[in-house]
Amino acid sequence: MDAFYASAEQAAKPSLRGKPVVVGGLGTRGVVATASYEARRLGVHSAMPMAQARRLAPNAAYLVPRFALYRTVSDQVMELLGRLSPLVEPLSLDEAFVDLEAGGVADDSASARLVGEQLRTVIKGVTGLSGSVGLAGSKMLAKIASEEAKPDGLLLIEPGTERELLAPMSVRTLPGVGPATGDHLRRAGMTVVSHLAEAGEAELVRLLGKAHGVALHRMARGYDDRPVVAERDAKSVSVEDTFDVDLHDRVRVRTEVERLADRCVRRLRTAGRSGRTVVLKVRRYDFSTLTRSETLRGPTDEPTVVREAAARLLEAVDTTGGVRLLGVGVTGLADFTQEDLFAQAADAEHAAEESAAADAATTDGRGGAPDEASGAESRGSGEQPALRRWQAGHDVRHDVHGHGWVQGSGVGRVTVRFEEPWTPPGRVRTFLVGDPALRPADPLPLVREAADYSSWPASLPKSLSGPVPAEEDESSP
DNA sequence: TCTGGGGTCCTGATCCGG
DNA sequence: TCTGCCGGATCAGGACCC
Repeated sequence: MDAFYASAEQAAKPSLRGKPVVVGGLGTRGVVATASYEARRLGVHSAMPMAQARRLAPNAAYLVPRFALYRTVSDQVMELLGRLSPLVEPLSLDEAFVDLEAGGVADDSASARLVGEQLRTVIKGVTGLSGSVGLAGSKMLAKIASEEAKPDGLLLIEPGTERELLAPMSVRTLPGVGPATGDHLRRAGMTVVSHLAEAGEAELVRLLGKAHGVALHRMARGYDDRPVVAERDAKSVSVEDTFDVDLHDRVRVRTEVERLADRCVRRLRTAGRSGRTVVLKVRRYDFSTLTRSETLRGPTDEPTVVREAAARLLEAVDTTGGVRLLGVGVTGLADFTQEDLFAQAADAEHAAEESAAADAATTDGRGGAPDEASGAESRGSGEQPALRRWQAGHDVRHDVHGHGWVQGSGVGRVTVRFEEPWTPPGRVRTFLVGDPALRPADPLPLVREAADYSSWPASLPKSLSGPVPAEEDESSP
């Protein structure tokens, strides 16, 4: 999907279409998750500090991510992909590999291209959003093709043209080459893919180590035989928080670690897993990051056990100077737990304490919300709960004015724009934050009446000569 | 200027047992 | 009994991805 979060927000909010939109954490230490193409033209890009984005694009709309909405759209897209093949490998909410051959829907370039074009049409019809398709004989090349195809395009790499196509591209194009490896290679005089192919495997292994060197040399020559893997079990579960202001109080640090441990266990239990190794992560005031881990005798999903292990690990960490981020994670996952009678006894003992902690965790009024929803929440800033209810970009309903979204809030007031995905840009009104007529609302679907693609792609083999009938899309700008 | 959150994989050091 | 070697487990850190 193209600029996924930002595109979804533009589809949901007609007044933002064609305007720069930036989605990310809005706290003082937030970063950009996704920038719309309009914002990218102003120099805003993913992972950029929000403060820098605001300087570059002061007039852009700044919104908090709404994962519930993105997940709904993602599920729709993944369902469509599942119709093409049993082998679908999601990479994230907005990207996936599909093995078309395994699905029997394409066996040559022409049929693959047809499926790709139809898929783009169907995704647009069902979700209202545009997606790009990369078609090639391997995952690496398909990924490169889809990047080249963005936005709103399709690119097919013909078999036999791979090496020639890759040769002049930057080494950074290859998956696994980030800033550090890119620098490393540049210092060795290698800037484009052909340099890697010419350097030879031995030289790359010498520079980058065995695994990375071998893999990179193969990819530089266009070889990539990694299969599309449909189901992958998670190998770790973790949660972390960056604080608006560094933590100095040791007691507060300890409290936060326990809170994170509880959140981590909740995630673990929701996934029906347990874990054997507990990991504590601490980022200090100077951005230096360290991890400490402890492996238990058997896998656990007991809050007390994880909390106490994390607390023990914290004992060994020097936090003088301040703590910027804390995280707690569990690895060595299993589908079972070892009966730990001691832990159960201890748990019963601490039951009262635990429920008190749970109460404290709900004081922001959203304690029951999914964990990821709290990702962009600001912490330690002393923000009022009443303001947190009205986060920029979130949907609301007003008894008189109907459905809208929060444009901003502050000094006891909240500004709302009343519009829906299928209406023209709406009007703005301001209310007191405590106005009883105004309530949080669920996101609306992005298209009012999705075209009927329920039989797609059953007609595919017979329709090689004609595309799927396209419906008029009301929600397009 | 000032750097999120949730993951995966790899490497090297160290320890331990056979 | 001592020594060397080897492999597996554990731990910490780094790079990368979206």
